[in-house]
Amino acid sequence: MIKVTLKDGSINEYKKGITIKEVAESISAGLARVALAGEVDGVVRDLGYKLENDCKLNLLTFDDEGGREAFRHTSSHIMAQAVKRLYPEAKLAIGPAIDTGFYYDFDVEKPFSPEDLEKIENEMNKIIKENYAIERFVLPRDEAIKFMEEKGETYKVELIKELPEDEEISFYRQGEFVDLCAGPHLSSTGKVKAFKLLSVAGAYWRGSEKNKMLQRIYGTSFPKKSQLDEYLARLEEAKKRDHRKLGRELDLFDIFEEGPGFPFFLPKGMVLRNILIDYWRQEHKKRGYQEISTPIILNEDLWHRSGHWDHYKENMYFTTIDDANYAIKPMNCPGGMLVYKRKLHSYRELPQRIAELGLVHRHELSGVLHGLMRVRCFTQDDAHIFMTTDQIKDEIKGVIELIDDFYKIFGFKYHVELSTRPENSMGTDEQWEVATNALREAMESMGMKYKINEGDGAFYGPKIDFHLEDSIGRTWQCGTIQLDFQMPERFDLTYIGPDGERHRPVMIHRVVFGSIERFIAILTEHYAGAFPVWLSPVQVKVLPILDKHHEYAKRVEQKLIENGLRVETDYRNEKIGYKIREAQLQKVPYMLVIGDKETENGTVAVRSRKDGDIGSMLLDDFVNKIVEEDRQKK
RNA sequence: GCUGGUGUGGCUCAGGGGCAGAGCAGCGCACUCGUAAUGCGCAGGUCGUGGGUUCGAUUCCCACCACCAGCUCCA
Repeated sequence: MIKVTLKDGSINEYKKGITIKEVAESISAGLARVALAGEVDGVVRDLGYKLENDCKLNLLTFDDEGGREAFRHTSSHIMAQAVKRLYPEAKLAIGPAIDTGFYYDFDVEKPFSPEDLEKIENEMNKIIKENYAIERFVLPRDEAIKFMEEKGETYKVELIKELPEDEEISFYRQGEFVDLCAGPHLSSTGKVKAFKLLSVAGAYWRGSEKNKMLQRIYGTSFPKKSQLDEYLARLEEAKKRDHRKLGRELDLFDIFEEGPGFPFFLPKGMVLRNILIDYWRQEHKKRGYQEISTPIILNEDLWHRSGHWDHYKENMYFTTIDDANYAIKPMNCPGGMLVYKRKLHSYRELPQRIAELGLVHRHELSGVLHGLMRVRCFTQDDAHIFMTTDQIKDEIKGVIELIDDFYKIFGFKYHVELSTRPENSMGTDEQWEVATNALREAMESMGMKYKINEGDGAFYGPKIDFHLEDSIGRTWQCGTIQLDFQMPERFDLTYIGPDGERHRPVMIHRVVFGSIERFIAILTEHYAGAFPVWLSPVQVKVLPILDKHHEYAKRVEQKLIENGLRVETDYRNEKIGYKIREAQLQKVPYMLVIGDKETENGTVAVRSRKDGDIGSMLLDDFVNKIVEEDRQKK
């Protein structure tokens, strides 16, 4: 007999060799029905896995990551089986579960078309209906290679050959289909109740553009049809929130063919942009930052000195002026260096926090451009902090607090990643270690959770990245804090210490919004275009019912303007329902309907974007209410 | 940059080798109206750009450009 400890801490005894599935059945039929896999002493296993020793067992359902993964992974195998039936010459690459579903990469002569997807879906339904048992088996390395070679699965052969020596090489069989796979999987194909294939895309073998491009099919799957429908509805909702669509509809910004990746901001978008910038300036002033502005074009020589020429040239634009070579800045730091170097600095002046809203240009590949999220020119809300070594930790903490304060205002969730030394970088290992540890210590002293992002630092130093979560659950890097020992060295920055000697300052590069453009895109999707009062380009729309109400409407408008509110009045000769509809579609937070009653009583009939008609109130009361909402950043 | 798809009035989209269509928006006129679309009329397009095939191309072919979905890369 063996002792099995369950999640709730209870210990049951079973005979040796009992399967996970049988344990689930012994607990309840309901649990056995929803169990998809089991976690045995921390390792996720198939339901058919035999328990041979005392262990901790955690039964996994679709609500657990491990359960979901098994479910989606099996879904991808079903898809691969269907593809092999329809296109026997297709070679299998890899087919993992991902957060939102699964994909499988195939090497095929002809790319899949949307009609092909339909055929594949139909075949998958057959496979699910046929309800094959899924069996695991293990082969020794040489047999495994031979097995896959015979099938002509060259990618699988390559994968097996690269597996570590001691790795068990497992396969899963369902009907006529066998795939190399670590598992775990569901016990049969019939368990996948609801799935949909979503898209086809090219994807490089092993993610390297040097390799052949394969055809990837994305799909998603759920135990219940209702869950699938819910997911698809969420995708639709995400489409509605797309900032590119909303940006045009709400006249915030636009991008033209004449300037791919170079966005134009329209009057309403500028209102939003300027509010963000005003707030940014105010908060930075409070925290001891000074602001500068450096040129967009600077002599190429500067970029040789900064290391950008060696490490960032591919992303830069160049130009010539009077036969001399110049570069368009992709970053603000070198300009900041020149400003620091103008004068000798005393240790008493440090830390120096120098901010710059700098417009940078970067040559991004045409295929990655995406509305305001990925552009070729954007405004970084940059700052460079020059400091002594013992000021590092406090300065980093200060920036972390600043970023947290900003994101909280907008109600964003975010997570933090620490990026370490990349391959093509400057400096010594020791410098990198000191810098990386400084960032780590600052975060740990604040009790922050973070993920390590190996090899993803800037070429001049490690960084802390802040990733905001948008409406679709995509994450976008916004804020970043980068610690840099290289630029001060390269530009021979110094300060005079208490000892009268020259010392080398350390530098932080940091942004809060990251890029104003991207931040506006994220805000737009986050609020689905319905910006809170303090950010709305138009806060109040005055809607007179008839032309005889225009005079009072004008007075209302004037009063709101006097109180610093952003207001528009619809004087057109249209029915009130029409005016409301339009204001509502423009997502104006408050509409004021002005008719006989209001004109007589000095009131306004308030309609909120969110709650509809909320009744009449005195004009003064309304003004106070909105001014207060604006002030509180609601 | 790579793979696939798309490109027709400001927007959303239909059409298709032989005079280019609709709805919304715009403009004009009428209606004076209380919480998401009043009615009638008018105007608006070299069918992304450049080549080619053809008696004739917006339609078929080629190249380029832009956009979309991914890949790779990133604020």
